[in-house]
Formats: sequence, structure tokens, C-alpha cells
Amino acid sequence: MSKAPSLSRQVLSNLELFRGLPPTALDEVLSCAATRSLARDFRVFNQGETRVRAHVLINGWIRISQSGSEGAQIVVRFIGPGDIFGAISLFTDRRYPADADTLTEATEASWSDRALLDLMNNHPQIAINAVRIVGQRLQEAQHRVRELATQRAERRVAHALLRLLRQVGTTTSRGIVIRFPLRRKDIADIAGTTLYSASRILSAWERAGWLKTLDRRIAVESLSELMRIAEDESGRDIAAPSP
Amino acid sequence: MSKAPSLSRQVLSNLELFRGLPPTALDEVLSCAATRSLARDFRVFNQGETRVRAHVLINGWIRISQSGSEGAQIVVRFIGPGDIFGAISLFTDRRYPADADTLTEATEASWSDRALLDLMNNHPQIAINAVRIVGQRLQEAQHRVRELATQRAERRVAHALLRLLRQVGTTTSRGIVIRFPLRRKDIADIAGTTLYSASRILSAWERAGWLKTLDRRIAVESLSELMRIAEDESGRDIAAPSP
DNA sequence: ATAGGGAGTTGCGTTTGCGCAACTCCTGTC
DNA sequence: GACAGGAGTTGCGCAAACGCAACTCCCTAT
Repeated sequence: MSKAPSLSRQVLSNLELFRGLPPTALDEVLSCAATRSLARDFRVFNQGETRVRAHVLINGWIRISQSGSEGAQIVVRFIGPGDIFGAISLFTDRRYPADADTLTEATEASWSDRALLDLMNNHPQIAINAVRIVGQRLQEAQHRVRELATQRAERRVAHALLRLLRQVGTTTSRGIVIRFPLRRKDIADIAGTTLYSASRILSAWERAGWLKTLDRRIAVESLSELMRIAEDESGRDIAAPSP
Repeated sequence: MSKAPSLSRQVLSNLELFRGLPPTALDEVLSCAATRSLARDFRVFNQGETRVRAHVLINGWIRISQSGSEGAQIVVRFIGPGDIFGAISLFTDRRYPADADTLTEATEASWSDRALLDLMNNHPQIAINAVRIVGQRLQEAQHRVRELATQRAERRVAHALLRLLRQVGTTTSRGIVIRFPLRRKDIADIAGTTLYSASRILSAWERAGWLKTLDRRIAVESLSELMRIAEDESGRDIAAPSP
């Protein structure tokens, strides 16, 4: 999995982490980057591993998942082109907090902790970008906490699907399709329910004609019905500005 | 609520956000800080408000809570002396994502978005500290997601209590006591369950003699029993280093 | 062809925990 | 001293969803 594909300044400047940097800085970033190609179904890093690096996915898709000591598992997020992953661990306990697996062939770039820290010190904009990225994820995570604490399984599955469609949906003749294959168990781990409940919910929706699964790939035909299930709790909150 | 208490370099240098800065930088930070005293039960900011600032709590305690459009509510976290709050919103959508209320009298310092950004640009260490802080919170939030998705109410309440004890517990003659008063509803909102379930669980524990509540203040006598309920899922995961 | 394995579905019984309603207890007020 | 209001408890019934087990379907390997 590693003929090293070369990385251009062009590509780099489109990554959120390196947005707003002058060309000279991009060169500096380039000079300490390591890139590699990854096969499908490849374990990029393991939960608990201590040889941490900061990763950016150039293309392909990766699933980040966490498992508890009792077999319980959740999908933390899906990483797409341009997303960083495994990078916060450099700043906390220096262990990856989750597993990363490729869902498709993929290309990643990565930096050592030392290199990233130096880059941030020389170019504060990188650190500021990082705060923004991690901050967004924190907000998402907190939203998910509220969802799990207050909403029912069916609604959570609807939300999970809608989020996926927004992030990785492609419109085709057969409706909006999620770009990569997903098992029922994956859906369950995203929505925080069990394989059985997820299966029941999805097959009810298939029966109602709102979606179809073909070869692990979910195609949604009636987005509006899904949104009706997900109802008002659509993601952003109503503002209540003070006087 | 605002005789302005003055802020010293000494205090500032102990805040995690400003750790590792040279004295001259601290002066710079000081010069654009606004401090104020807050009464008990005071709303510091509202969810959705757009006039955002970065806050640091100097002393006292604050509860950060989020409510959904259907009345459902969760406690996001408790803020203690030295913690930052309301600051990530400067980098994301420029709205506070939650409400902040004082639980005790308190003192806070705050900075405008402009000022904080300038400070970060001049002193990358601040931005790096911020990444670390937000990263830690992200990991906590993700841990909480897993907990909600996979564990039962009783176990979640046990975890919530243990977390609180670690963060704000004081050892007294009557066991380890949580520093500020908590209603059953608060416990429920922290653990992601209902007032009724939380009440049932806690009174069962009182009956078993593991804790007592006196005037909304929870005193834990038998920490080990609580830990037994919370069991192995103690917070950090088992490492599985790769070859 | 056939066996085996992974994924998905669904019937069924069981558990969990939600939530109303009724009650107690405590505290502060007039 | 009576009363209002907030907090907490608990009996009871009910809905959600978990999880086993049995079954189908499809793909691949021998």
C-alpha cells in the first residue's frame, strides 16, 4: 500500500487545516509531509496506539470507530477528502482514541507531532484552523449527545441517514445514494442502537417505499419523508438573542 | 454584578489557555481582558446569542446546558476555576451553542473575538493550548456518546457521579461531597435520563447506604460500590499497540 | 453441486425505563 | 400557624427496544 503519490501545493492549499497560508508556508508544510496510498479495508491505526501522527485524507473514505471493553462499538465519524483525522491525539494523551479503517482505496498525508507543532508555531493560522475544525466536531459531538439522550431510535436513525446523505450523498437516477457500502450494523453503530432495531426500522422504510438498499448501498427516494421522521430537531437551534 | 476585580499576571499564567507564555505576552493578554463579577444564578449568555466573546472563569462554578426545541435539556459540562467557556463559538458559527448559568458567585474574564485572534497570531502557543483544551473536550464528548449508546441508565448515573466527584469532590467527615447543590433533574440531565429514573436510582443507592443527599448536596460514602456499578468501562481504554 | 459464511429479516418473550399521578417533606412568607 | 411552591419519592401501567433464535438469501470457495 505505498507507492508514494506526490502532493502538490495546489492540493494542500485546499485543505481546511492549511487554509489561508502563504505559498512559502505551504512549501514548508510539504517538505515534512509523508504521503502514502492505502488499500481498501486497511487498518490505518488502532485505538490505543502510541506512535501518533497527524493525518489528512487526500482522497477516499475512512471510518473512525471506537470500541468499549465489552464489545460495544460506535462509529465516531466518516472521514472524506480533505478531512483531518487522528490529529487531536497529538495534543492530548498521545494515543489514538479510535480505530481508523479505509472503506475504499485512499491516499493520506501525515506529519509527525514534532513537525506539526513546529509548523503551528511558525504559522499560527494552522493552529487557528485546527481550533475551528476541532471546535466544529465538538459541537457535532455535543449535538449527538443530546440526540442520544432525548430522542428515540427511529428518529436517530433518520438523523444519521440525513447526515450521511448531506456529507456523502450523490444524486442518481435511483435517488440520493450513499457513496460507500454500509451494513445494517454500521447504521446501528452510527445511530446508537442495535443491529436488530436498525434492521427493523430500515426495512419498514423500504416497505413504505422511501428507500432501497442494493448491495449494501442505500438509495433514498423520498427525502421528505425521512425529514418528517427527523422532524424539527434538524440540527441547528433556534436563536434567543438577549436584549 | 460588576465591580471589576483586577486580574494579575500571576493568575493568568496559571490558566491552561495561557500556559507557557512569556511575561510580556501575559501583559498583552491582560491589556485587552475584561473582567467582571457575577452573582449567583446569573445567566452569563444564552444559547443562540451572537455577540460572542471568549470567557475564562476565574473563580466560582458555572453550568453549561443545552436545550432542544422540544424542551429536552442536557447539561453539557460544569465549568470551574481556570476553565474556558463559550470560546469555541468564536471559531465556528459565532453563536453560543448553549446557555451558561452561575451556580455560585463567580468572576470571569473575557476577550473579544478580534482580541483573541490577534493574541493567537502573535503567540501561537495560545492557539496550541486551545487545540489541546478543545481536543480533550472532544474526546470526553465522544466517550459520552459511546456511554449513551451502549450503557444502561444506572451505569450512566454512576459514571456521571464519579466524574463529578473527580472534578469537584471534596473529602469531608461525611464522605466525598460535591461542592455545589444538585437537583435530581440536574443529575438526570447529566446522565441522559429522566428525573424519575434518576430519582429511583439515587434513592436505591441511599437505601443501600452508599450515599446521602443533604440539602441538594450529594455525599458519597462508598465510592467502591459506585465504581462497581460503573464497572470496567472506567474512562480510558485498553491499548492494543500494533507490531 | 454443495457446503459454508456473511448479511439481513422477523417472530417472540423479556427487560428497561418512561411518565403520569398522588403523595410526602421542607422552607420561606405573610 | 397556615399555606404555597419547589423538590423528591414511588406505585402503576405501558411503550420502546433489546436480543435470542430461526430462517432466508446471496456469494464464494473447493
